[in-house]
Amino acid sequence: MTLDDAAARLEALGNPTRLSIYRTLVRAGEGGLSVSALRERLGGALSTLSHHLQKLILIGLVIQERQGTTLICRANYDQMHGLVDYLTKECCADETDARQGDAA
Amino acid sequence: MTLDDAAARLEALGNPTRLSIYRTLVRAGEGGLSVSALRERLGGALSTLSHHLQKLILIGLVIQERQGTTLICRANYDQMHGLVDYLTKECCADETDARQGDAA
DNA sequence: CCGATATTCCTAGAAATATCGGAAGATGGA
DNA sequence: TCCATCTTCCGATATTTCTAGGAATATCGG
Repeated sequence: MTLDDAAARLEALGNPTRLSIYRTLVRAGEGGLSVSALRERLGGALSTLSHHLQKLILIGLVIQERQGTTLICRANYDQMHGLVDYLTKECCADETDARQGDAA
Repeated sequence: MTLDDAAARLEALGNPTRLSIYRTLVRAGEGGLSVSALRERLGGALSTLSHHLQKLILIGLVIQERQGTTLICRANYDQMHGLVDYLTKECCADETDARQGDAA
């Protein structure tokens, strides 16, 4: 993962509304949630929710799956783990371990 | 840590320039870096760098310490660990463990 | 095909952000 | 005190983002 990728994920999660969406999705777990179910829990306009969802989907933090008329949204745990890994290993590694980078 | 706090940290780190600043600071480790040393490594205008630094400092991700004429900037590891903890425990906990929240 | 429901797309305005050049403030040395 | 150095603050502009209402699209049941 590049620095720009990490920044994009961070930025996507950096908006309170989107972080709420993501957290709600994570907690819903297994079955995921439809867009309207999400709105029932979070409030706000549907178009706004969709807009944020698109951002999360584009980046890969959220996955959508069609189920009849409704689209089920699910959190993509792998992406989050990748991000956390980047933060803890590549970026925030102890300086002793980070010498392979640009520490020059 | 509240959701808004986490979002604020995430947003601060979500800008590529700021993530670079933070990463450079982390890798500098021990001694930290002065603002001008930071600019030598990252380029760009000094005022822009200062602006981003202020954001990072305000949130607590970066700490400044006076050393004679120069101000040394250091990464605040604790804040980052706190953020990672939030992401992995409070936010991205498995649904089985997250029932104390708003899972209703 | 038609109607109903679910979701996204288009459009738009207000607000925030990123970036910069140059001036101003702070600190230390002669 | 005066100068040199380091850093932040001021003012400005272009870009992006957030929010939302309403139209358009997709899918299903009859």
